[in-house]
Amino acid sequence: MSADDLTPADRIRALGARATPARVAVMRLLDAAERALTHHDIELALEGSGFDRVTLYRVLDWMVESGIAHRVTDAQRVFRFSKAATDAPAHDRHAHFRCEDCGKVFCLDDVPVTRPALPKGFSSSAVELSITGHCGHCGKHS
Amino acid sequence: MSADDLTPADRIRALGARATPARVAVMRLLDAAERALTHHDIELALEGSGFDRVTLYRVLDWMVESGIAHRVTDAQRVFRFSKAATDAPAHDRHAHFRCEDCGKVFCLDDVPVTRPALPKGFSSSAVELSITGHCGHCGKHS
DNA sequence: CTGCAGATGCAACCGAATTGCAGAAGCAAC
DNA sequence: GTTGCTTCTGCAATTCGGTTGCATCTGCAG
Repeated sequence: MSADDLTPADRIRALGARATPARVAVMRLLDAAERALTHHDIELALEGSGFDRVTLYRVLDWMVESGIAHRVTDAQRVFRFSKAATDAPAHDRHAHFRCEDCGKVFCLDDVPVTRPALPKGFSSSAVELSITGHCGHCGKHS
Repeated sequence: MSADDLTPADRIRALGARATPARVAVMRLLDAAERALTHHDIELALEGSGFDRVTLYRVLDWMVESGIAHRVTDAQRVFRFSKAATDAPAHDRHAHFRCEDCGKVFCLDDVPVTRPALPKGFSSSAVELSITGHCGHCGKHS
C-alpha cells in the first residue's frame, strides 16, 4: 500500500506531525499542481481559508524538511515548491522548466539529469537542471 | 586584437558607456575572480573606494545587460555575478558549482551542458546546471 | 475529558534589491 | 581649456519575499 492510498491527514500523521487544516490544504494543493508553486500562488489559491502567510511558510518548510516537497529558487529569486515524487529514491537530481512567457515552472521528472565530471577534488551531492524557454501552451502563439 | 588587449576603460567605452571608476573597479574585480561573486562580496572587496551600494548594483546590471557578465540566483536567493567568457558564442548553457561548506560558487565553464529532450511543444532557450557539493579545498578536510 | 507538545496568528523585523531625484562628472564639440 | 549635454552617482526611501518572537489555540494521546 503506497502513500497515495492514505488520506492527506493520515500521511501527515504518518510523518509524526499533526493533521491540521493548513497542512491538509497545502498538501492537497501541491499534490494536484502539475507545476512548482510560489508561496504567493498558494496564498492566492487558499484565499478565504483564513490561513496566515506565516503558517503557509511554516507548512511549506515542514513539507520540505519531511521530504514530501522540494524547494527551488527561480531566477526572480523567489522560492517555488513542488511535490516530491512519492516513490522518490534519490531526489538529488531534478529538472525544472520555466516558461519565459507565462512564468510558470514545470517539474520535468522524466528528464534525466546526469552527474557531470567535476574538477579534481570536487564532489557533488545534488544536481539541479534549470531550463528556460517556452512551454507547450505559450509556444503555440509565438 | 581581442577584448583582452584593451584596458578596462576602453572596453567600457567600446560598449558605448562612460568609463567611470566604479565600472572599471567592478570589471577588474570580476575579471580576476575565478568564482561568481555576490553583490556583498563586491561591496566588501571595494570597501574604501567609496562606491555606493546602489552604484554597484547598477554597474552589475549594466554589465549583465551588456553581456560582459551574467547573473545567477543561488539557493539562498541572492544574485551572483561572474564574468562572461570574452569569446562566448552562446551563453545559454552554463554550469555552476556551489560548495556546501564554504558557500563559494564556481563557474564550471568546461562542464558540458547538454540540452535535454523536452515534452511536446516545449522549446528551450537557456539551460542552467547547478551542482551542490564539496569543492576541492573543503573536500580535503571532511 | 484533560494536559500539553506542537501549531497558529499577529506584529515586528531582516536583508537583498529597486526606485526617484537632485547633484556630479564623463566626454564630445568647440 | 571651456562649455554643455547626457549619463552616472549618491542618498534616502521603498518594495518584496521571507523570518522570528511570543502569546494563544488546538490536535490528539492518555
